[in-house]
Amino acid sequence: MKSARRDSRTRILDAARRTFAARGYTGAGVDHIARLARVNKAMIYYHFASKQTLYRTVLQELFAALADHLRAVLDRPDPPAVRLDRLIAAIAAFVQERPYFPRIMLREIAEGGTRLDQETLRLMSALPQVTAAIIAQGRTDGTFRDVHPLLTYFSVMGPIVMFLGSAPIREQFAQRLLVPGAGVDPDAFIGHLQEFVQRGVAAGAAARAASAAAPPRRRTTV
Amino acid sequence: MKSARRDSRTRILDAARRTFAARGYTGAGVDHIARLARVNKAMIYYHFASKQTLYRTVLQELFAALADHLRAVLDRPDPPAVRLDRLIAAIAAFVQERPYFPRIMLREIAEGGTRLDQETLRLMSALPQVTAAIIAQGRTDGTFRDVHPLLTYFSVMGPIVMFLGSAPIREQFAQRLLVPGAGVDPDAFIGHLQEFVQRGVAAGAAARAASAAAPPRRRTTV
DNA sequence: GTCTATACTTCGATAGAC
DNA sequence: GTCTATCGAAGTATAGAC
Repeated sequence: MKSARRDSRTRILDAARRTFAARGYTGAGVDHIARLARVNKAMIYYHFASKQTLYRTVLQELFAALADHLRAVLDRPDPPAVRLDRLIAAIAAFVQERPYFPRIMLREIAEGGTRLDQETLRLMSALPQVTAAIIAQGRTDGTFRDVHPLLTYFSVMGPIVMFLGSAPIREQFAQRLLVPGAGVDPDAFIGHLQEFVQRGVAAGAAARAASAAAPPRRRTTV
Repeated sequence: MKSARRDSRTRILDAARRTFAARGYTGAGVDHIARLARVNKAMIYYHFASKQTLYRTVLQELFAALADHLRAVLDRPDPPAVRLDRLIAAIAAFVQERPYFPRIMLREIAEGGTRLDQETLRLMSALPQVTAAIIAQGRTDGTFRDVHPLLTYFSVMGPIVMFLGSAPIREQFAQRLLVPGAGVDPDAFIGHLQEFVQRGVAAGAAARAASAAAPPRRRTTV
């Protein structure tokens, strides 16, 4: 049985998550991770076959935990609008316990999935799938309008990951450019997004702001 | 005067944009950029003082062009809802001519702005500023409800950058996991987002889907 | 402006003692 | 399980010929 104290493997994984989030895969040196974990560099290779294996372990644990967390939203017998609120709250809660998560996700998307193995890819797919299930339910019972499930997923996940992952750069703006934005309360953002998304998907006569002078909807290129 | 043919400096910048987008700052080797640009590695150091200078040049040119592009939206005397549609269309048009842009932006946000100089930071701030100006106009004339300008900015920019930047990883999902999503038309997404955002900001009685059984709005943690 | 050759550093990874 | 020492590859950058 493992010791009660956090063992070296746990500390390595913890340091790896933070370092990969802050510096990216190539930017994160094994030496740096070792120092942060307070272990010798060789210990990393004792526990993990390679840097790539370490990275994949980090990603799989992360996306497996998130998938579990989100599927719980579907366990309750709630109406779709409530589920949508809970989905957003669940993602936000997950991220607030793991501030490194959105930055890793942003990087993986930018990377194009070139470093992802099949299993990680599969775990990641739970996010759009859970979202799509909620959308489908809402369209069936008539509370949601005819929104595209995948496009709606990006309209929900995009703001969450971008806003919560941008905390460090917003800090830079605040410090070096005298622009506000660093002090915005994450909870205020979640409330905003819930309201924003509910209005975005709700069925009912558009009540579109520009209804009269509706502009050409595509590519006006200004 | 420079030759009519694209000179080496232009080819280097072009190769650098693509390589930084695909591999990130640390992952992008100067050798690789040189090969892609069909120039000798030393040529890069003839035109640019260092890899970092090259990177900053790429970012500044990019965000300066985008800032110009977006400020044009404010030049026309349009009502706020129209401007909002045009803003989304303008960003989308900009990105479709520069597919590398969203990936670079995702990476910089994840990076936390540690590599950004003051000038680049200033250029980047045009995005939330233009958005905020449109929101302010809509709140003044009563067509928009009481939305937070910065939070709304993230609700607009987040989906755009995430969706358009995720084209490569969606391709991975399609190929290796038999999940659809690669074939989604970018124009369909833009139309979706315009409608979604208009509904999100429009003034008027919420018409919220879950109006009756409105759930606790914060952190239900499932 | 362009190229070859190379100096210098950093980084991932391993051997082998304890 | 943990540490020291080190190898070999890759990466940034520069000197100097043409």
